[in-house]
Amino acid sequence: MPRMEPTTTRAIVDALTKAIVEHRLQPGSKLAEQKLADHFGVSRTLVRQALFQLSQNRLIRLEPARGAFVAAPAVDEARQVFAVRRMLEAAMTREFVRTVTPAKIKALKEHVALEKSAVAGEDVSGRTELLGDFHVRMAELMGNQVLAQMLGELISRCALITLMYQSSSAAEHSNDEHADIVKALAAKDEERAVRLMTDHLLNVEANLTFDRKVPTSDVSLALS
Amino acid sequence: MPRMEPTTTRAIVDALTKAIVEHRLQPGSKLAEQKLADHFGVSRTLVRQALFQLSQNRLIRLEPARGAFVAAPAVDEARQVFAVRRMLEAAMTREFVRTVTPAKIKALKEHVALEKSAVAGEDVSGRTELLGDFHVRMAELMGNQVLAQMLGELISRCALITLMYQSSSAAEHSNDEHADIVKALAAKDEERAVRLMTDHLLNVEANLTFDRKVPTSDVSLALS
DNA sequence: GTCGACAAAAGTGTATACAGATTTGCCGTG
DNA sequence: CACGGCAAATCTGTATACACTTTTGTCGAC
Repeated sequence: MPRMEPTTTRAIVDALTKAIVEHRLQPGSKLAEQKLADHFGVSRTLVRQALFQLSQNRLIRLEPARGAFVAAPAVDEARQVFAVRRMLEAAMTREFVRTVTPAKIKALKEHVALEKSAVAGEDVSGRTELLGDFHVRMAELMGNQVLAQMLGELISRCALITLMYQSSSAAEHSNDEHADIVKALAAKDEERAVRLMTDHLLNVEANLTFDRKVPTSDVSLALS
Repeated sequence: MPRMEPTTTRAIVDALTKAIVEHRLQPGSKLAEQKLADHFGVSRTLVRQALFQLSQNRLIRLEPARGAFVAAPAVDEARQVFAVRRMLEAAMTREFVRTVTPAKIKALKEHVALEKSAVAGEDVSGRTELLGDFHVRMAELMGNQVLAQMLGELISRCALITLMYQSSSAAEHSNDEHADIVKALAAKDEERAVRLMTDHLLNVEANLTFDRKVPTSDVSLALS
């Protein structure tokens, strides 16, 4: 894939993110700067910037004088992320009910419809992204950009795990639960909405199985 | 200050962070790469890395082809940060009560004692840091590193504002409120602890006044 | 006297070069 | 045959060089 018009650092970050999140790059793989530079047809400078950015997103680990390696989020870390999400999103849901408007409900319904068609399709990566975006969308609709960004970080932080271990049926289930949450929000049923959201997050976490292994390893191959 | 043994990028980040947070660098100031490179006695490469890192921490804004500028967090943004903190910390406090142990209470009490002596002193920067660390400490004691890191980000994100506009008396007040919160935690009074925490955060936010101006501007001078 | 265009200066974006550390492969030794 | 050490190759960390963009300053036209 040596063809990239926006040859900016962002393009490299996106390409690597996609490759990591889709597990074309196995956790633990080394990402050598020169190899990546050759692959993308740019200098190591841009690759280094991209790697640094990815390390901030916790998608890779940067070991001093050793190099960059695809991260393998520990099970504990994933559980901690979900614990934080439950705290944050329960409170968010509560606030949402108080400031709900027909327009916001409409926006959420449209998003759920988008999800529905994506869940039916084959694009696993896109599907997971949309399912995550539901939560970010809620934060945005509340007008709190900080909350939205923070949730986005949390969600992408274990996108790796979610994407790897979430079955197609689990995705459908998530979509259904989103629809139920929107209904409760529309009815301004605060307690029910909060409970549904909490249960939803517990379900997503429970449906993850943390004990598989995958093949693949060659960098250039995985990115091609 | 051209003397730095650990001439790593981290040292530059820390120096700039301190300068920004202590308002020796005025919001809006331009941070030219070559000037900083000369000042620290390193190449632009390291300065660029540091600036990128600072932009991720929202302490500076990075405008394409224009340069780096000290951020001036909007009032709205500060309010959003506090809204998120209230969501997160109310839930955290609730969880804390459920898993409280004498050792954890002891650790918090020791921290509050540290604060007390700092509040009496002159080091405004150190004082604010300790007051913020109380909340991070709680997260750490719960064993949730992700939560701790996230809170740390939120707190440092408006350290700028907090530090600038928090009076000495407000700092004392915060210290007292921390002590009260610890008491409620020790008594396992969940509702009271949560309420105290929420009120505390509302107080901190309310005591900030968002409408002053400060002098200073020269980069090299501010860093010297 | 003000406005606009053009040229010089300054600054960022990217590539390349070089030094030091780490890894790899080989060979000799036990 | 396994192990340990040494040397070559590889790779990261930092500095420097160059192209292109933005800014600034000046000069001429209205």
